[in-house]
Amino acid sequence: MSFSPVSARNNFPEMEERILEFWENNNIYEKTQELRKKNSDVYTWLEGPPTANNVPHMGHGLTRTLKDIMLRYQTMKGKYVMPRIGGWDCHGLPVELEIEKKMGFNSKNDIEEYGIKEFNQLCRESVLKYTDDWVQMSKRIGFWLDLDSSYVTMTDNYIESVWWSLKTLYEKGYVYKGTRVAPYCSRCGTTLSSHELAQGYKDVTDPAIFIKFKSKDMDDVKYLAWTTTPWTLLANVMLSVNPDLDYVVVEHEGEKLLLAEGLLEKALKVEEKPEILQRFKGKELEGKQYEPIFPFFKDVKGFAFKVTLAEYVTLDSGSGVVHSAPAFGADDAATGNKYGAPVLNPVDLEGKFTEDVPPLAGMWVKDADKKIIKMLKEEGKLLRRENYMHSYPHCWRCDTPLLYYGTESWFISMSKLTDNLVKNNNDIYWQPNYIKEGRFGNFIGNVVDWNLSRSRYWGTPLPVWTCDGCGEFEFIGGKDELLEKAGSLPDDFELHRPYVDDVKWKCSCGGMKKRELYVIDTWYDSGSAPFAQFHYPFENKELFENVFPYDFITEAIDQTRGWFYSLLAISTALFDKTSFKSVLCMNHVLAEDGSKMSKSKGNTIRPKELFDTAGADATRWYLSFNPAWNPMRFGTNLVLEAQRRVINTLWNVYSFFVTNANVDNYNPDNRMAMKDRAEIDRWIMSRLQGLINDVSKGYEDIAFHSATKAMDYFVLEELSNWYVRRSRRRFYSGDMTEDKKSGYDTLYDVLTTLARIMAPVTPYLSEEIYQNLEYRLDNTLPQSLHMHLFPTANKKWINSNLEKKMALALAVTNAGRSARADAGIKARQPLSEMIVVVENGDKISKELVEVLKHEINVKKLSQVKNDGDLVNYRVQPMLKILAPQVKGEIKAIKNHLENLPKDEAKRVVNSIKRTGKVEITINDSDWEFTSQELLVHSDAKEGYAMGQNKNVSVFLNKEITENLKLEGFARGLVRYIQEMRKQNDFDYLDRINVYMNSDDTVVSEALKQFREYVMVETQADKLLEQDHDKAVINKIDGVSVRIYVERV
RNA sequence: GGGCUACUAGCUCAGCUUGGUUAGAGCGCACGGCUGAUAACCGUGAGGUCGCCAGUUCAAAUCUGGCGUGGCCCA
Repeated sequence: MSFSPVSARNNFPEMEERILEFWENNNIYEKTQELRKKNSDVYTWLEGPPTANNVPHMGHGLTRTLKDIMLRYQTMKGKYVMPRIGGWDCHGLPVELEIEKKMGFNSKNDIEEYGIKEFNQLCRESVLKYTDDWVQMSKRIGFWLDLDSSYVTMTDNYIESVWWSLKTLYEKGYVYKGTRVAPYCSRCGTTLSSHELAQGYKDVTDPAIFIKFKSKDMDDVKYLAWTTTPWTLLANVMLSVNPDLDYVVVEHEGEKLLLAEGLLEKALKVEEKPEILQRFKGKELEGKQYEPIFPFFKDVKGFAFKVTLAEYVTLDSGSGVVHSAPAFGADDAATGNKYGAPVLNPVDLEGKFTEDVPPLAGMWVKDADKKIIKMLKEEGKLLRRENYMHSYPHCWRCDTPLLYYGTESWFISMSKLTDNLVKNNNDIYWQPNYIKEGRFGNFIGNVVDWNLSRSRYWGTPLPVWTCDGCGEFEFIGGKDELLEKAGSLPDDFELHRPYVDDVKWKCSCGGMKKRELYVIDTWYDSGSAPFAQFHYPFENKELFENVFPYDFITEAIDQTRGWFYSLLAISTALFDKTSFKSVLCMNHVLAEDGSKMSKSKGNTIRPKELFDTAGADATRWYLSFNPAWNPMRFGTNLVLEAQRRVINTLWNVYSFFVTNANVDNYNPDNRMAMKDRAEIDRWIMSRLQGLINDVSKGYEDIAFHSATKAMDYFVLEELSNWYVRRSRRRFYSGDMTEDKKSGYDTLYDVLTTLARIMAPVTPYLSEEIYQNLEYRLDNTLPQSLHMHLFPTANKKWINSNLEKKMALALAVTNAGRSARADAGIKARQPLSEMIVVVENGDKISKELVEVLKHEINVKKLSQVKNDGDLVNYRVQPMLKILAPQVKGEIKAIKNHLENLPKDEAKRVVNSIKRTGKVEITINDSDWEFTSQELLVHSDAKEGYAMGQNKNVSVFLNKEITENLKLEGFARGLVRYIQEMRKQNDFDYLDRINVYMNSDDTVVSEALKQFREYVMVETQADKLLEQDHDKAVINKIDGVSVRIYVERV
């Protein structure tokens, strides 16, 4: 039984399609999972769900590749990867916006007129529109997972789990109703998304005023506050100070003012620090009371007109005391929510003051600034007015300055959980590490409460029912609970709007409990995936407890404040644990020129195009070759290069092995013991063990690029360029010698092991090699490579001594080549002798001597201890430079340098060559010379060419005897005939007849001695010294030869 | 405006943690060589203000600070 023939050329995309079919037809993935399931070791992983309302791009190709690499690796480590399913994120504003665009809707009104039920139906259809594209891409790139069982965030089961979690959080006291402040355009009557907001920042000049708030606790003391939005003063309910700053009371223009010590001079515009009357830490001021600056809301109940603490108060500008109006500032709202301050809002939706503030009623707020400042001045409450330039957001549509405008909203009080978030983050292994303390650590360290509710349609409904009579509300934690409250639910009921909106029941007060018409933030959906994908706790309790927290997740860096955060936030609030133990944070894929890939620029790459040209393996190779956390330039050419360079090279090695093994009827049974194998074979096996260790470490560290780079180096440099090149002649000889068997056994071991090592990155190529080299010979083996275990290094085969020796051989080869190049003698021209000197005296082994003789094409290779007789060292002073420096000494120096004893000359030359300087004692005085001042030569002895590399020097005997010349010419003939074979496209095993003739006698003389050699090398049956009418004239080594080659 | 991050040859990237030979590799380019694994391969060369400016140090691609440009996140 032999191997299936392997051509040196391969169509990788075709091969991959074939293997994909094999996997599918034989349910290889399912069988692999079944096999691992018996193992108790489980590796858990969680899919970060994409939204399939668009086609996948290359960035998704990257995430899917890296996920698959990890899961395949863990599977090969014997783990049962579970769950190994996809997930789809279904809800959210982007989905709604796309439908709005498609339907030509401009407002929420349009949607409600069209019908929420119908609108949501359109969303539902749109959100899975491109799942087929996603499934196709995932499959083709080789991502092994069960997409049919994917979790889907819009199912009733999923939503029910989310409801359960929300109710649980409420019961733990983490959910509350507060104020949410959003940028709002009063002209367009709409809030803006962060994306829209980012487009409209402009530098503008606003009034900045210092105002005085009279303290209620401290006689005559006034708080000096600062604001750039005077109109918000009407809604003031708090003054905020930084708890850690120093605050002082000073006398200024006959008044006692309280402000931050660090801003005294700036705020009061004084040169000298005034006398300090009193001093406080910010936190001592908490809860102190003051008189409202305007009378309109003076009777408001609750925590109003008091001093609050806020970290965001700084010494950058103002007075260190910040006026806060929760209705009109995000920070203010957060502080207000924390203290339970009332929200005063005297501004209508057109941005005009209401009748609550009679003197300003009907004025647009920004226009009212002047009048407000005038009022304050008249009442003696204004200290100073300045102009302040800052960047302020404007409406991108109409250029109106935006207002921050507060509306009622539901929150999760994440700020209470800051310490727990930080603690649980410590249990996570982040790759790269800097995200952990950096971007992510900073974010959770300063986390604000999570604004959960959205006034939208297509999302998980907020499960809160509030009484229209007494205002009492309750959370509903599941479908059964809802049924119990409502008595009955319609047949087509589902946990979406508008169905849930229609469910109402009587409150004990006589009013009606109605749902608050919000949906929740989609990030909460995906952050619930750890439990919601299992419909926990309604089902799968044990299963969930087994997999949680998950071993591994990986997504792109934009998920830092997205999914990575929502996962940690929800699991911390619910279970006080992280939901993932390790995370790989990828960066983005850029176009080949480093710019962003975008449809509008037309520089996107459809994954399928790559799969069809370079193949999935090459794509995976390239994607895993660079650190995942750096922005990655990506293009077809780069992937094609990876294919040519690595995938193709390995294929050539594989093809070389199979072609020769079949000729020799090689059988891999009963492979030789390692100790009996040839030196070069033991060397590559030693290197292979090292590779196993390096690659394993790369995967364990979640640094895939270091694994891929290690494989890259092994395949190209060690296996192809050194091992195969150095040992290929061993495979040509006629009989199956011990040495040849050793070579075949070794190449077989390397290829089959390498297939396993590379399988996580190149699952197709690895499978192909396995099928042909192993499964074809023994059908009792597992049906697929991917059912096998990842290799472990055999320590006994690691031989660092041998590796050192081989490094020496490489140095000798390079030195030999360099000597030939120096002497201008072709490698094809045999030479009689090479003498090697190794500085530290290391010996070249007998076997390697044979390899090196072939490689450098010499008849004899000898090693001597030192180069004493072989090389002349000469040192000369650069008179032009040195003479002016040493003046009269130059004669003595010149004389000394030119007559150095041999060993001393050698020391000087080597020292100059290596360090650029040398110290010499001349007539009892010490000199230091640099490479500029001395000219050094090292010349080989007459008749020899010298070459050096690392710590090796070699000397080639340049003499070309008549015999050597004829042999060189014979090799020239061989080379030419081989070239003809190739040009005529003869098969490797085709026999030929050769006709040649020449007017130069060298041809017949060469053939007299080397006819046999030429015929064997070129597989010629006949070699005739005669003309042929189709012969062409060619110059071979300068000799005109008429030559013709024909297939027998 | 703030945070994180990257910037090394024409292109893709190592090196930076822990400062110390002459800053490396692949691709591309030029020249030379090799020839049945061959649409490969080997050698030599050209190509670098290590983004810029300061600082620390005997010594900085490497450490520190500032600035610039790109990317991401946020306001």
